[in-house]
Amino acid sequence: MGLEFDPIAEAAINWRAENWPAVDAMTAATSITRAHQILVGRIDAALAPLGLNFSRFEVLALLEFSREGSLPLGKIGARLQVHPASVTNTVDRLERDRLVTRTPHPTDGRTTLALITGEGRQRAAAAASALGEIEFGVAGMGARARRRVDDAIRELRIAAGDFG
Amino acid sequence: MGLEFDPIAEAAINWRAENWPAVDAMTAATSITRAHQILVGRIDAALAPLGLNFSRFEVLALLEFSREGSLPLGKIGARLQVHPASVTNTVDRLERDRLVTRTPHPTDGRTTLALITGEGRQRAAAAASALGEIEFGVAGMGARARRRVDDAIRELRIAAGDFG
DNA sequence: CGGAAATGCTTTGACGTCTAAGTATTTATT
DNA sequence: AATAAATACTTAGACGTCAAAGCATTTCCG
Repeated sequence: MGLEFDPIAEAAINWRAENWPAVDAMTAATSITRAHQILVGRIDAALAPLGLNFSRFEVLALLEFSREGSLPLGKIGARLQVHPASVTNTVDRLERDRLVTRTPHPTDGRTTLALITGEGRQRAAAAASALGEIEFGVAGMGARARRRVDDAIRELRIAAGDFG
Repeated sequence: MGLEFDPIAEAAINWRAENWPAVDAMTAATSITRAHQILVGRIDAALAPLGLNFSRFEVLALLEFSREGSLPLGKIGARLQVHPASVTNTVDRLERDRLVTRTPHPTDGRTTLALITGEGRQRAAAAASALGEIEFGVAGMGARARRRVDDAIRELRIAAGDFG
């Protein structure tokens, strides 16, 4: 199944041997890339029986948390940091499965609201439970490691202008 | 540009309010997902002028580090943890740009080798330099944070069976 | 030795994401 | 009030990834 050595540590050694720059940055970037890969695999596997993936679940959760159970598509994209076209696509699929419906904004004709349905709320709760059982894919990371990842990445998110 | 609050911290609050499980796991998973998003954006932007993306660069780097400048496609996939079909696709594009060529394996008729060309080596070096300049997208994370991310994610990678 | 199983790669199809362009509506400007 | 600019979403097209099926070659075993 796996390799006998750490492929990222191996890459760092090769990197140094070629005198290529920013070895520590490379390992951090590669680690995060691989972590994401592992997480997506585990999370999508857990959500597949529910007809969801992580993107669709994130939209449902956001709507579930909203006061009215609805949000403008643009606001969803801003929160989840995804492109408007991706939001359109995701909401299309959620709507096809009757987990949300599109409704017009009461005062702004340009805006479309995504409104979560009753079935959508049930599905969101089931998905949250399923994700809880697999610890959102981070099983194997201790509590301390999780906090450190959060803290370290917060630096990156602020530098990237996510908030603050 | 960004929001005024930390969207992940906000999600944690909402999560708790709904009594949804595994809040700390959720924040870790969401942080990693967002970090990956930031990295890919920065890295692909830095590599685009060179006609590369991160996947293609990773293949070139692997070949550059190899003893003979060539590797079986299957071995590339195992190292980079990507699907065989993705390796085929990536090597197709590298070959179209004359950065690698496919050659038959000397003894095993099933196996195809990807061999890096002279131009491929030059391009890899240029890309490594470009990535060094942007610190592989992790600019904003301090040295300590990078080490902590590496260490924390190593736990995850071992748990996922990557190596060891 | 010879057929079954395993291995290595490619092809096809589905899905997700992004960019760029297009349409509709609202806001700003003069 | 009329036009220009900005905003919100959708559509079309390109690319990347994966799963599943297909094809060729090699290895395993009775």
